[in-house]
Amino acid sequence: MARKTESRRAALRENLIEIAETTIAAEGLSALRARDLAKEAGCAVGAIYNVFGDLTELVLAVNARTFHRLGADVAAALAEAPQDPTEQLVVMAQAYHHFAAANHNSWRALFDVDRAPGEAAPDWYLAEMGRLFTYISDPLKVIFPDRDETELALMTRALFSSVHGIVLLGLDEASAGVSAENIDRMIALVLRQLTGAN
Amino acid sequence: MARKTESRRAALRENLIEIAETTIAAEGLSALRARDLAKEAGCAVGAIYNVFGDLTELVLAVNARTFHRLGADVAAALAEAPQDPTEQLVVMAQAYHHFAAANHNSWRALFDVDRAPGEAAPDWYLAEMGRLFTYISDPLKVIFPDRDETELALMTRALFSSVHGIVLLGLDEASAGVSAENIDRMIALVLRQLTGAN
DNA sequence: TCTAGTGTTGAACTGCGTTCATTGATGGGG
DNA sequence: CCCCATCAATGAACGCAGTTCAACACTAGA
Repeated sequence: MARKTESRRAALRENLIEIAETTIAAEGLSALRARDLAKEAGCAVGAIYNVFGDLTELVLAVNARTFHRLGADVAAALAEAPQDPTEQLVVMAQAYHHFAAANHNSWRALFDVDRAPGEAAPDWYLAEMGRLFTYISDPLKVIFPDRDETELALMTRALFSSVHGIVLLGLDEASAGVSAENIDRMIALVLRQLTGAN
Repeated sequence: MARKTESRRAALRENLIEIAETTIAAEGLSALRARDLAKEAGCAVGAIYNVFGDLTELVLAVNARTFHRLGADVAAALAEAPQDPTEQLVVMAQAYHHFAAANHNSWRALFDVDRAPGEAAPDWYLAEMGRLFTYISDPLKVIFPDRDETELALMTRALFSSVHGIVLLGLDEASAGVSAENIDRMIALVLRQLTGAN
């Protein structure tokens, strides 16, 4: 019996994540509603709370998937990138940009979910973030072989944050967004300068 | 009579902005409640809607003040900065960082307010943003006298966005925040590299 | 003083996330 | 085959938001 309940709940869980993912992608995080979710999943509203503590937990599950896809895209871009470490950084950053642009609502949900204050980020988030940071610090090590670990960590973070900021503000249509082409230009500009390339 | 009503409303308006500003600064945007606001202001909830279309409009009024204070802080830092244009950029960016750190909730409210999709940013926002961009592009013109206007505009935006990203992720405690000192280091690192200084 | 017109009020409405008493299903034992 | 103890699913109800609007209060001119 325990088996049956468990698998039924697991199925519902997957189903709910799927539906929430679709909704968020299509209409944004703020369009997610418990009642709509239940209706689409063919279950009672209460059933959601048998599987997730609250809606935020469900959104976090969706975000885990989104972040994973993002990481995979960046990794794929890196795999096809040229050997030059600076170009690797540029290619990865532009992959980040393209993912954010192509999955705007889902990408925004990564940051718009209301995290409990004082609460640490979930493990999968830190893990995926660490992976991204590794992708960045590896080329940096080649470019700056003499810098120590601490400096490289700081550069890695600075670089990621810069690219994130450029994409974030560039995609923000409210402040008169920037064309995709110009966002890519800004990314290349910053990274080539930062790494001392031309 | 029209006079009297008008001035009464203007007073209420100021009062509400003041209270909302204090609440946001102390407890964050999400702690703002219409009923609490009315109670503190000694007016009916409906009175708020005689003065503002909705709560978002009130928050935007608070944000206008916050953004103005931010601009003033950056300008003050620039006024005391050395002549060297790169150092001017560093000093301004660190002023941006310090403002964000010292006014975390208010600064976050600048971006967390739910803007109607497809709606353009308010005029005061664009104006203040333009002022900040001027502070940045002026030193850039000195550093890169040969670049054309378009390139400078792109560099200006890239630079602002980068600093914003570094501050944003640096202050985000959920992803294991960065010390104020290290944020300043990252800012200096990025800006000095970007401008080709050492 | 009376009244027409305008401003103010706060109870009521809507819509949300969440809960929990009730209903329904399950499966081992008689 | 049936019974009932146990546990899961249900959805009406709750609390709490923002917002509205019919009723009330006030003011100014006649």
